[in-house]
Amino acid sequence: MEALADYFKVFSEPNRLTVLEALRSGALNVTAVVEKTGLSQALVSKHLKLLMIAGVVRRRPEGSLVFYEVIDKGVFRLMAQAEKLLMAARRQQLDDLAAIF
Amino acid sequence: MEALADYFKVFSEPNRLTVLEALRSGALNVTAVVEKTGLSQALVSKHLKLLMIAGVVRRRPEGSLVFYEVIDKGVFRLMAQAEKLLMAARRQQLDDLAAIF
DNA sequence: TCGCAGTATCATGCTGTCGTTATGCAATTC
DNA sequence: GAATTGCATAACGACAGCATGATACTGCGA
Repeated sequence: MEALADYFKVFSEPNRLTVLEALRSGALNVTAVVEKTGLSQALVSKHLKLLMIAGVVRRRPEGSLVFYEVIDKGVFRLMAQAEKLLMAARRQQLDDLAAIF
Repeated sequence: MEALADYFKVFSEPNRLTVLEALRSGALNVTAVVEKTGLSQALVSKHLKLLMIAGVVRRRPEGSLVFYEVIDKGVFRLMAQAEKLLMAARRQQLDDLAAIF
């Protein structure tokens, strides 16, 4: 339970999801992620490190650049499924509200 | 991105997952959840409230008791998929480690 | 109606995490 | 080898979320 919660925690941060999203279409170096997301360089570095520790992302130095890429694109399926559940939950809540009137 | 992160946050807490797990087999009242999980009553109440606000759980007062139940069991599929990804990530990390030697 | 069992909430202390700024370090270029 | 670029990390302040203990609320039975 503990480990699973920690794994979910990886995806529980908006900026981290933004970073992940930036990597959806393939590997990018840090600066590219910074430009694509608009986040500060330090912040991007930290989130990428966390994603690496979590085993979500792979680090690949290439010359003076460092590329990161998503290891298992299944994480995007996880995100999609969560989004689906989220929207269903919202719909349900609206229905509940409507049932009051 | 923000909303999705908040949704993931719901599942990023061990005790909250424990509460959810307690409800896997069906509706329970608060005290039953307390007994099943070993968590304090105040804590269970708060987590259940959060789960309700998130639209994961439904609240149903019945006499002097209050029953809670999971609205969409799809959340358990989400958890299962996350667990699968988690284990795959771990395996990958071990492989990476082994590749060093 | 009094008391009790079940549930919710409040106030508080604490810990963890986030973001920023500044700095360190490594590889490249000149 | 000095300067520059790309990335990582440290230190710090701010804030959010968790757990606890105490207390309030609610409906039911005696």
